[in-house]
Amino acid sequence: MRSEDRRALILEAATAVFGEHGYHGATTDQIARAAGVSQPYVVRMFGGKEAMFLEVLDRTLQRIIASFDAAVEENRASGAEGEEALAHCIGRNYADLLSDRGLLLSLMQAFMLGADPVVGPHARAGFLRVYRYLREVVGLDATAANDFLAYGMFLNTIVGVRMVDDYENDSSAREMLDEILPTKLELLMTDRSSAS
Amino acid sequence: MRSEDRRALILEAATAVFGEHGYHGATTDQIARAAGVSQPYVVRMFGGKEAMFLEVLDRTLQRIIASFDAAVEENRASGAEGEEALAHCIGRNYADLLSDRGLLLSLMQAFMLGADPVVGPHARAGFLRVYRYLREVVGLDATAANDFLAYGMFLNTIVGVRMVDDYENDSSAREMLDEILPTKLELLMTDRSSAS
DNA sequence: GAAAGTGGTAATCGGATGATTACAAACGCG
DNA sequence: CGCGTTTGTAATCATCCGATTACCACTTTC
Repeated sequence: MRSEDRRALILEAATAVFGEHGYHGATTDQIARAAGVSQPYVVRMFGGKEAMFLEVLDRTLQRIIASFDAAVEENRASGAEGEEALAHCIGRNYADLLSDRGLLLSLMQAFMLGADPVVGPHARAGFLRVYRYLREVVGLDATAANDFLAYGMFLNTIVGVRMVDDYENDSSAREMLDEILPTKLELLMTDRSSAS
Repeated sequence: MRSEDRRALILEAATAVFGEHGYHGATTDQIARAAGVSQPYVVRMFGGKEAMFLEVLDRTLQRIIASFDAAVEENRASGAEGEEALAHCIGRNYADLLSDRGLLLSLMQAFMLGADPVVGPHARAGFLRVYRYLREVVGLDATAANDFLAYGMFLNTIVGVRMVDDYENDSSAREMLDEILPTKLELLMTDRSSAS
């Protein structure tokens, strides 16, 4: 297989593993196993665990921005008016990203590493990149942008804590999830277990 | 010193260290050093790193609920009416918790460990405990409770990513922080650096 | 004032893990 | 074919870290 394709496979696997276990909790061996290659290979290909995590972060942000771009285009084509409709359209696409195993979780894990001297600045830059997109491209004001981000961080946290695991057995969890994601629940109910 | 007091000291140190580096990123030695004791001592006192983290999680939730209780009392004494005023009062007290080094961050770190077979269920239970408090004690409806939690998760994330580190140099970061925390910024500007 | 309990530490162990080295198999190409 | 380059792996290393053991100092109790 071409190295380029392997790289994409490994990045995808790394996104899932980092999302599940966090940066420190994930091992290069888990990632390698998930990608179907040997552990030394992933280390050599990316130059180290840290560099690999930064690439995962970059790729995640690119995907999010791309998803936002698609939503902007979709909204424009549908002829809707106003920033609010656009924000909701972007929110729906964001929720779709939840089904991309680990994508938003690895991002969230990065956000919690602000104290790291290398990851921290990258994570902040990524966060601000999204914020500026909402402000400048989408045209939201500061309040609306923060509301949007707050909802996004809430979703990420709900996924991170695996609240869906309690959907069946806990009425509060059910109420909360039904309220948050009335139409998107099936995205989270897909098998998120294991891949130990 | 009495073992009971040592325990409290260590839990406080552990909260800060876990908050900064995450569960896997934090080492028992860092915690011991921060508490001024030896590494074997903290391990023996709590029975292991995992058990210690669970105690940190419990203590954090107790503090949050206590802060909410205080806000409810304060709001009742001030004679204000309506759930909205109460929610804002609680929000202010929640923001005050941000100055408790690592308190909300260690909670957030726990929330990102939903995949962990031991920590995950505890984290979910804690999250739902807060949710039920908002619903049953404060009297918010499901939508208002979620809005409140969303804002809280947003604050936690902003602190986790150390957005204040960019306050001076990045106009977007400044705009965002000024919008989110118009009166509470000084809480975050206190020295959150190092304690490597 | 010994014996028993309490509050600690130094030394060390064993496993996990990121990284390195050395090597092998396939492929492109003159 | 022959040879270099690419794509990979097996084996191993070195370090970190959680846990264990063994021990020490002090206090309480009888």
